[in-house]
Amino acid sequence: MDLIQIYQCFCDRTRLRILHLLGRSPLCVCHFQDILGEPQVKISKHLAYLRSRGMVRTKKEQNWVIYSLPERRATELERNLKCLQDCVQTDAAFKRDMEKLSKLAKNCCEPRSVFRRGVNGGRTNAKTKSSVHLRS
Amino acid sequence: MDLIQIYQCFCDRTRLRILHLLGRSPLCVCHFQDILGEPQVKISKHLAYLRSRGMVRTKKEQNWVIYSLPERRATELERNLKCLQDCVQTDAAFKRDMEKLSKLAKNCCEPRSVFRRGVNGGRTNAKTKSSVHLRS
DNA sequence: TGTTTATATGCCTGAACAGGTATATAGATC
DNA sequence: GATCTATATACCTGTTCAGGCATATAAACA
Repeated sequence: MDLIQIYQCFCDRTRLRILHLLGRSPLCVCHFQDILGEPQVKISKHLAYLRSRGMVRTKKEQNWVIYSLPERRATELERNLKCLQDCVQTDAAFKRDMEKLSKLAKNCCEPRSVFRRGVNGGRTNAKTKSSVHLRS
Repeated sequence: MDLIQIYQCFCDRTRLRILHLLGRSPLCVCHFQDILGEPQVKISKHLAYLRSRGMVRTKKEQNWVIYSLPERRATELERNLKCLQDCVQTDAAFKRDMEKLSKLAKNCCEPRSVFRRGVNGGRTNAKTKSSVHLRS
């Protein structure tokens, strides 16, 4: 809840990209892997860092762990993430993250594996309970 | 100029207080000592940290080194310092910093030593060129 | 039961860094 | 020239942490 801790969470590029994405939509670890293109360990550790500081919360759904911004954080983060949004308009990596996120949202509402295995070709096979809905 | 570097500068309490104060007025090291109540080394090191990242700039005036926010930084910092302002409304230390700054501005426009030595009792002795003007 | 998938964690190494003590520098003053 | 003032810096110690590798766990599945 410390102001400093918020900035500590912000002062790593990967974490910043993660929070940036979470500002738009809850996501599971494999989404971050796809979008950020970073190894699983790295992402998992940064998520653990963020979670240990109450910056993100988790919800288990089927196989997947869905990360999101907690309500309590939402308000205080909102302002800062908004700043981030502005700062980030000119930054290639962040823009690319968002593009990838949009594509994920369009092509498939489920974790990577389902999509990758090509089960049913793509957007069908809606085990609606298990799917992770992106806010488009 | 990296976004991350800005947050790195923000993620130490002393630095945050320094920037908070500089958002209001250029100050010299001894002002920070008075206001923050931290040892000179500590402050000097954090100022060096900030300067090495282009977050503050310095100007030598007589004996004193005046720190301020550079123009280039002003815009991008403005937004974040504004966030800080909001976050900080509820934080005792930051409020106290501002109160002390106000008092300094009222009682004496010159570095501590002059005031401390009690030369001429206070607000007189205006070697106007050398005095550090606070924006009130 | 053995395997795959999704995710987390332990251990290691190197870098950054906070804070402290002591000291350096440079200008002003005595 | 000695001293004081304002500020900076070198060195030391302990901590945090990023990133990598290997491995653990737990659920689903073959």
